[in-house]
Amino acid sequence: MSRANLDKRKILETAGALANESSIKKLNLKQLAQKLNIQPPSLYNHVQSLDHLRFDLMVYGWEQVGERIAEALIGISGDDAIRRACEVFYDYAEENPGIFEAMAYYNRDSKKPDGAPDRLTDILFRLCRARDIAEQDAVHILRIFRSYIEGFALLAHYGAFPRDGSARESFNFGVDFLIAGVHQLEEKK
Amino acid sequence: MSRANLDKRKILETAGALANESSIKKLNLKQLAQKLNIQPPSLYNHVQSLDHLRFDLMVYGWEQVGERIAEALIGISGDDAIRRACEVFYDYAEENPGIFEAMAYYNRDSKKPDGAPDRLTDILFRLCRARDIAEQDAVHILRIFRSYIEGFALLAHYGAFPRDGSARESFNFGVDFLIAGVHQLEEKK
DNA sequence: TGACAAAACTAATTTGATTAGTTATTATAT
DNA sequence: ATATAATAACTAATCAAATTAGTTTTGTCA
Repeated sequence: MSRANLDKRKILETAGALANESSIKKLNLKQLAQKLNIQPPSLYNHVQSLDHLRFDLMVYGWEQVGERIAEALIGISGDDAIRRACEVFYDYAEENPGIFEAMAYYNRDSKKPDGAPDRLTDILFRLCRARDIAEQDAVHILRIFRSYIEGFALLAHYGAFPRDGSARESFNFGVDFLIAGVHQLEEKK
Repeated sequence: MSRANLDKRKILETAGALANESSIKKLNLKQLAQKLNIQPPSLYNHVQSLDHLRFDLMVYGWEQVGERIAEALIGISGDDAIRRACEVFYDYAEENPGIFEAMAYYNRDSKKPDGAPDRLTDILFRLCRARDIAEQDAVHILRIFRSYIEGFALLAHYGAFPRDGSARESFNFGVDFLIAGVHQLEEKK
């Protein structure tokens, strides 16, 4: 029999890889078990259900993105920080299409484990506070940024834009758009 | 036996209603057949597969939205037209969460039937052309608007924002943001 | 009215998730 | 070291749902 020495991490990594190779909806336990060299039912020692696994993958994705952004922002501030954060998110979505799908599809109202609240949100919030923006406006801005970024990544993922690099240009263009809006709010004060 | 007098339309309407009641991923042939008073296998006289049905529902949704927007824009122009178009889309997504999910999840690169290209895109494009915006910039703007609108609707759908009406405020706020950006582009010329 | 196509049916197959029940492995505590 | 408990694997069985096969009914139209 010989144990496979699995932990949640390894399972999520493997499931994530599988999801990235095909898609979140094609992710299945048979394949996953195969990749891990165990039988499908054995997965239930680690995972509640397939659906729950997809959910876990969503949480995992947000954690990863949060880490990457936090790391990328060291030593950067102001507009550059916003640009960089957006860029890192976009890169992550592009590199991990399956995980990104999970992030886009699964309810985020259902709370994530306490350790990892929405780090991305948190970071963007701080960037707003570092400026002179009313709390109320910051909430709006945050929602707008998140919507734009995730929406763009989703459309790009599903091939709504040509894959000739012009999409990336549009994306940055839009980020600057929004940043300009942020500046306008500052001036208003 | 007695025929049920079904057509694609009726099936899509019923499937759409079911999807709206639960979600696109919970949509299933058993329930659908039940609602239509036929046996599940009989559905295959009208539909290629469950997955294809979801895809059809996506196309159906875009058609509906296109119609509604076209209708809503009669006699309106300029910024108001943009605002109205965005509003109508948002309303549709809110009223038809299941169909909207299909619209958000399914590949749009796979072409839609010739009769109904992306009408929404088409309309927004014309709104740009009515202004003095370079073709190239219009492409960017379009992508940005689409990303924002769909992204926002998606996040709202999954409960990322509180349901107290403030989300709607944020949405409109963002639309004005983007419209301001459009104006900036005009001035640049 | 008779034949053909469409649309329904029932029965069977397939696939994949999940559950039940069992056994081997590892860790822990005497 | 060894007994015991917990964990993680296994096989076999169940269940649900989509799909396929093969048949019958119904409506249309020559």
